Amino acid sequence: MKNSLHTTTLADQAEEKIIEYIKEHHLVPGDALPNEMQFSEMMGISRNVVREAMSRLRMLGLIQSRTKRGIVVTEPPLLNGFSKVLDPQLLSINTLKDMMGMRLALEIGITDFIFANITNVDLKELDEIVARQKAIGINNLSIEDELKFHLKIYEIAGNQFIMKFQELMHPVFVFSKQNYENYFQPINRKLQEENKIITHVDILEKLKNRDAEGYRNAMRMHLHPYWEFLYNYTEK
Amino acid sequence: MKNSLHTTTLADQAEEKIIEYIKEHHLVPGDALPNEMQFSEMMGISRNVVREAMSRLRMLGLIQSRTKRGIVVTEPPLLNGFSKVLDPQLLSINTLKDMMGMRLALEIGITDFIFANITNVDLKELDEIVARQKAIGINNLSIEDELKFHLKIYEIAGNQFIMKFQELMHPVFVFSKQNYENYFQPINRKLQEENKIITHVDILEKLKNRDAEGYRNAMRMHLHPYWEFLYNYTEK
DNA sequence: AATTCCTATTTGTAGGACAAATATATTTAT
DNA sequence: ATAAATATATTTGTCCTACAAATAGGAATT
Repeated sequence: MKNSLHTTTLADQAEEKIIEYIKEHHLVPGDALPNEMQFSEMMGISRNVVREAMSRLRMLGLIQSRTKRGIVVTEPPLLNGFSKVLDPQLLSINTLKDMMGMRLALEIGITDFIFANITNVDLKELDEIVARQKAIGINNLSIEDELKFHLKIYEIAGNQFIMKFQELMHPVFVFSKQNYENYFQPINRKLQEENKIITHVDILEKLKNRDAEGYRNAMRMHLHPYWEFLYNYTEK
Repeated sequence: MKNSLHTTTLADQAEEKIIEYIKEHHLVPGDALPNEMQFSEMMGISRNVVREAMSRLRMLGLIQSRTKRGIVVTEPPLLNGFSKVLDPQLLSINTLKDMMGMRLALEIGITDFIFANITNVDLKELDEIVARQKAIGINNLSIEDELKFHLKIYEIAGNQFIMKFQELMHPVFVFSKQNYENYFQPINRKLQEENKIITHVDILEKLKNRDAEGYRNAMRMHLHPYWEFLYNYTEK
């Protein structure tokens, strides 16, 4: 039994083989795969091992299996694995920073989509969201208020994947915000002293004026504390 | 045995339980997990099923197991699952569009990072990349030339996650470009007639001038065909 | 105190068994 | 002849036992 970090188990090989099989046979969602025993015999390994591999692919959403029918390929949700792995507790500070960078890039990057898609109904909804939100401290809303506004923004962008992605990353941001509160507080205080705080109200104004460039700048400023964190925070 | 699409198998439950265990016990990378038999007894299920669950988590990179030592939590690479699932053959047209949107958003969204990080050495490298590339048809380079330029851009942005993400998405773009060539060609021809084609040379110019706004516009225009595809392509 | 050896534990793999589901074939009823 | 009910065979999901290989930790030796 090989077991070191650099050797692959039979399950790893089986997994690879099955994926390979799908690609080589140009299988598409709906197509059937050989059943467990057939793979077991094809590879000369026990059914248990094949099942481990299948179990992985099932988890990823690449396949579905049903008694008697066997195993069929399905269109996988792209983020099944990602969603299980995003525990902030397990992530290094560098990974957290990367996640933040991703969020900043996306939030600025979807600007063009937003302005291409936004309707008056959307603006009205945003109006209501902003009207209902309540301030908690400096440049800080409740997690829920913050989420509601930004989720609506993402919704307007109209990209399911980005939407899902953000949803999954959200707990990471909540964690960071709380875990590094001491770092964010003075930044926000300074912003306030310099009168540079940009709130959802300001951002919404840019949307109403259909001012994409202004929106980007406003959003950049709104997220400035994260930018600061990303570039300047170091541990201890 | 429950087996319909809406029921969970024991392996699903075991997987959930183990993840739950990690969270509830606040385990961090390096910490040990109960071994297979213990989970088996804890849950009143067979070791086989526990192994299926562990196999999944091992694939995601959440855990590592070694003989005798047992199972330890590890910091997971975030995109292990994503990488196995990104087979363009399996993705619907809408998912492909979402991926393209993601790419557009990211490529525009990292602008601020790029201008915060870029050095003269980077510019020199980009110069060389651009100098070596060769045109193939209208607004078209070889896959490799195209990749080299954009990868370097991502590298400058300095975000490992985004970098990895783009690397994984690249084959999807290659696929789309080839698969929908007929759609892209007339768009590029029209752009050429209107003299609106923006090449890597133009983009590089903006970088050299430290013109972020100009860069964003240039990149937007450079990627315009994808934008077109995203908003206007329909099947048949 | 350092080294070697031994032992017990744990994962990785194999193979057999059976229940539950269900596609397909067969029989029965209308 | 068609529809409904039944039987059959197949396949996944689960459980069990067994053993090899690795190895952590203790025991024995130098």
